[in-house]
Amino acid sequence: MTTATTTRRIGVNGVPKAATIADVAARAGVSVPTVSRVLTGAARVSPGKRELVEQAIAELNFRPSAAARLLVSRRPQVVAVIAGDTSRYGYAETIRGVEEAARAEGYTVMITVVESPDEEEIDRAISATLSQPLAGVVVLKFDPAGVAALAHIPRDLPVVALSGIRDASIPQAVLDETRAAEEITEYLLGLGHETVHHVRIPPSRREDGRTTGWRRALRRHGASIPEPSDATWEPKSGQAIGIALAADPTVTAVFCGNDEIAMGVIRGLVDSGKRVPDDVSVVGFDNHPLAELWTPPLTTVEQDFAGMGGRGFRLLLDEIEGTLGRRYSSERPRMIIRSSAGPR
Amino acid sequence: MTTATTTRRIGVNGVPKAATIADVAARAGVSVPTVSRVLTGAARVSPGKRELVEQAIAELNFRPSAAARLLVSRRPQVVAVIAGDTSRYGYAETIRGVEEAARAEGYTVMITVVESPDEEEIDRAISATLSQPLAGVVVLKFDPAGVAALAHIPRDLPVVALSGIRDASIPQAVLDETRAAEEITEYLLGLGHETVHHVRIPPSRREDGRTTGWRRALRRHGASIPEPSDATWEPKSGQAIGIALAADPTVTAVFCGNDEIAMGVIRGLVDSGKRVPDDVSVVGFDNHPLAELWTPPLTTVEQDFAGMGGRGFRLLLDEIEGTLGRRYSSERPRMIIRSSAGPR
DNA sequence: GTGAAAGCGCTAACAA
DNA sequence: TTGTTAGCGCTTTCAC
Repeated sequence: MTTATTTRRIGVNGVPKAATIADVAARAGVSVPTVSRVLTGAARVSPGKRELVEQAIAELNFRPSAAARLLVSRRPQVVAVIAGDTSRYGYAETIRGVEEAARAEGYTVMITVVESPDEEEIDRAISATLSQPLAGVVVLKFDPAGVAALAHIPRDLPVVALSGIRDASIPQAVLDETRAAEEITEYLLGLGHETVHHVRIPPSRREDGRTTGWRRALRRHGASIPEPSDATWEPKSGQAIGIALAADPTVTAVFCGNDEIAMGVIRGLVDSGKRVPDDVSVVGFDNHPLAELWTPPLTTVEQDFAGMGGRGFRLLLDEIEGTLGRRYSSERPRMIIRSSAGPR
Repeated sequence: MTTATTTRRIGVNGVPKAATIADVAARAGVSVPTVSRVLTGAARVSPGKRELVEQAIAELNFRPSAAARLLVSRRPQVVAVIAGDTSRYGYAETIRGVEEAARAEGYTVMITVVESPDEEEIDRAISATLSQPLAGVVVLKFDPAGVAALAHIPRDLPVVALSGIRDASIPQAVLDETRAAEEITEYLLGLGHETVHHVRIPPSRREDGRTTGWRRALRRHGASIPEPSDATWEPKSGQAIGIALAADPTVTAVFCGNDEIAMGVIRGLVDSGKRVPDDVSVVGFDNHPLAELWTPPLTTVEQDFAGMGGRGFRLLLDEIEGTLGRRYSSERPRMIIRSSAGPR
């Protein structure tokens, strides 16, 4: 009879070795499969033995080996999210939405950031992730890196893309930015502005939906189409653009690629002596949490990034489980009128 | 002799079954370990066989089973990050720092959010993560949920905590907020303000370092210690507090728990007809990316969250690899003087 | 209800 | 350099 001490198994180099299911079985005086049964609840075990097993588990501080389980049951409960960034508002919220939906279904989320669309860089970043046991992958294709990453996912792994514009044939959750950009541009035109200038954020491909929608609205209304300015992701880059825009008297309305850039643009405009919206109207995109607190409060387009993340995960889950489901989910962002835009 | 067609193995229910190392070996006409050798590069293989193996791998579209590898080589390359939130500035940046450092070392990051300090909630959130093969865990203990989560990590798993104040005996990377809060409060006092009011963000425990530092500075200077106001994480909650503060004529300087709250407070103050900094000085904490673009540009304390994340990961890596290293890393945030605070 | 035996897909040890 | 033999720690038949 073994004594009831909680001696740990000692590994080769003195490192305590984790208890295995066999140790538990031995201590409880039952067979290995019986321990497995109480662990998984797959089959019934008599109350007496169950009790013994549970006690042994507690005494040995036993935790089943995830790797062994995975090998035999082959149902990874992890999805990888591949993104070009994690901390910017849109990305962070999207990831939050994926994580929340995943957690609700018992899945865990793995994050991989691909910083550049460079092939080698992508390979390095992604291979570490793809060598994990994965149930599926969510790709945020808001930028070139994300788009490029998509091509590197093995075709036998369930995948879903999240973006602002529909394109490929893979399952996708989108936030229809094109329509929304069209709407807000038309709103500005309706206010009496002859045309609307545009400051774009780094596009994911040749042209983003935000820019396309803006262009489309101007064209439909027969307005002239000014050359867009290019901002980086840094809000500060908007400031320099605002200063430049202030020097151009034809600028009376500006549609910015996102709220943070709009804030920078307003700062630059105001620094140059312009009043917003009296002299120049400025609108943003995304409805950043600080948009309503800005001076003046920003007219913008609300984007439910977290919602898109959740829809994306659910699409992925359908693929993983082989459920017949929709392979596409789109939502139309809605305009929020505050006071950074006014009549000409 | 087998034909060179790329027939897929068919599983029980018609689902294509992934190729195994044995399939590759058979197709290449070599033994299983030889395939393993070219896969891992652990031992030399003759160019001829290597070529055959590589060809077979390509033809079969073979990817090694992560689960099997994990089981036998027992070196998980994944660290879990447990956080109370993922999208707020400080959290998002910290996670970004962990991810970046991890990626550089070939590790992948898993995210788990614990929304409340409720025991059951934590258990559910965490157990999915802990049942994965993990090399270690990084806990962000910026809030009660994070603090509570720490208690649920098995003691045999390497852990590191990230926070704004030193406490426990586990390895920890911190941003010394107490000292920084003291410094910025003193700065305000030095400007001639009789005392400094304080708006705090939800604390991780009884009292945060930011509040402690503020209190300490006031005490040392013999200033009266006003009752702090409590904000939520929402910037907008600062607005209501700003309005309340505007009604109190003794308020001439306000130290806010973070920049987003400071922005809300300023908005509320301005809405109530106060000028910042002429009537009331307001300072924040964190140096949020929008702080310098705010009206007026915010005086604040720069916190290198990403840096802390990186330091934390490296501490964890030392534990994982059993390297003798420091178990504690602290950094002093530095004050950034802009124009939201001025003389009394 | 329970145990014996088989096997998941890979790497590590050992011979040859 | 290469193949044979053993496992890794679990779950899953299949008898009893």
